[in-house]
Amino acid sequence: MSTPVITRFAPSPTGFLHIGGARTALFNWLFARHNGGKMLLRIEDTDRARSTDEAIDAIINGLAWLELGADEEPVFQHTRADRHREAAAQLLADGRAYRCYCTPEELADMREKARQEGRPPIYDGRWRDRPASDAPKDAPFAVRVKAPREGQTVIDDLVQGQVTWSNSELDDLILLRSDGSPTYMLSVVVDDHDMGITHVIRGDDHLTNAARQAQIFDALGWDRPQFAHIPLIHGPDGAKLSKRHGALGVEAYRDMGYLPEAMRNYLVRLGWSHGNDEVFSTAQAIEWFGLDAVGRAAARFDFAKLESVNFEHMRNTPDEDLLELLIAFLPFHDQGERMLAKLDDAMREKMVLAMPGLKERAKTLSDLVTGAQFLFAERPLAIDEKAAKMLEGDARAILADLTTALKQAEDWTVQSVDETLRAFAETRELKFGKVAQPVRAALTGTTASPGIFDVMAALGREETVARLHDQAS
RNA sequence: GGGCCCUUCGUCUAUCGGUUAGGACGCCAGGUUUUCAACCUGGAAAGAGGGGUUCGAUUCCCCUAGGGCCUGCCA
Repeated sequence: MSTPVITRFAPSPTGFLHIGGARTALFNWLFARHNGGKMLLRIEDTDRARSTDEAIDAIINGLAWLELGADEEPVFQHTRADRHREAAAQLLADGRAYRCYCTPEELADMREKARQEGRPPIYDGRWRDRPASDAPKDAPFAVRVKAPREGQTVIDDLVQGQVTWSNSELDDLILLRSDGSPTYMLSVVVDDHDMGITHVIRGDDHLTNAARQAQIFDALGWDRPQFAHIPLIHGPDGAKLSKRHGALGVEAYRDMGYLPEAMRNYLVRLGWSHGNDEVFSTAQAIEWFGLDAVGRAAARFDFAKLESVNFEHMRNTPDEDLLELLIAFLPFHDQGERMLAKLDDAMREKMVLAMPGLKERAKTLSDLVTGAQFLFAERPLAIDEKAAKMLEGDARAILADLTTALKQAEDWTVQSVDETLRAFAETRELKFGKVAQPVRAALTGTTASPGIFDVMAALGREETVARLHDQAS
């Protein structure tokens, strides 16, 4: 038995859970599931000033909506500061770290000068080997790691392959700030070690950090985890994801009516593939997922494809289940409250009946809500202008006659209505469409709506006839 | 500026030296139809450019161009 896989998702709570973060979480979750391991959640809130409770809620709620919850309680990084300091103290005691008395101004000057002279703006290690006696009395100091100066640092990344840095390009990172607080670089290493993380799967914006963290792992004498740096998601224009395009919080996608399973499906296909498989279940994703099939190029976010994937998942969902999904979605929709109030058993039954017709015309749950409006509309229907126009003159007469015809129909089924309508159109030498248009408008109060027979079936005989009658008179 | 990463249809991608370079979304054109949708059929559409290596490169190597990330006492 090899060691169990433990992955982690480690966002910093400074904003919402964006789509890129969600995908990182998904990859971690899938990898853990595939290997029978666990995914942990660590909130990287060491920057106390920028971390907010709202952001923490957004992350946890976002993951919950996507059904990518962690397998254990979240770890809050700031609560572990003492442990981080302890690690730094040990490094100091071992001579693997040192006190640096440089002031921020001094460092800024150093960087500026280096830049002007065309050298890489890295710390020159001026306090690295100075004796303690040189230290100014009672001056604040930062603790820096003694990074190797010769040779190179090599990462065997599970996605990026072998990546090498010359150590001359990596400087002595600060572990502890002059106020004694641990930095991100130290905290990550200590936490990943203490949490037993075996695989660090994160965005490739952390690739360079991996080298520096590897040095800290080495200095501490700890085994490095396996690294896997996955490509970032870009906006439709190829530029970094910003608020302008796809960089919405996941709750925005929930509010637009996307199914969690469809989101997972779409997101995992961004940068990962399994042959020509496009639409698949989460169970299949777990079965198939592997880091070896993750690509290295950034992918662009494409709403059209997301919609298509969502459509496929809705279509594959049994009507009763889809209704439950729809009901769960209602609280996030404008019309939700109103619809929820009317949602009794009879209404549920109608909705299930209408679902086959509704779902093949809907790309999102939101479309489903729009399509289902006719079921909830108050009578008399307030019909829109286009529909009203259609009902002028002949249309009104057609409806009146049709209503009479339908009233007389013996056993009223979808099939018998079909026959009645068809016969009706034939008798008047009208194309079916000519008849269907006003009927549809009369039944739904709008021109943009689901198939006519689906509507009739959903409304039931009495109401259908009554609505047609309303509009005809 | 420096380091690192990336580059197949508009987009997501398949291909693990030999294919008419495949699929999906989108798009276009037909068809079916009982409106709209759905559905069916067909079509246009790609290896950034240049050098190598090789009998043979989309595939391996180098250069160029373009894009991205990092370069903080932020995470």
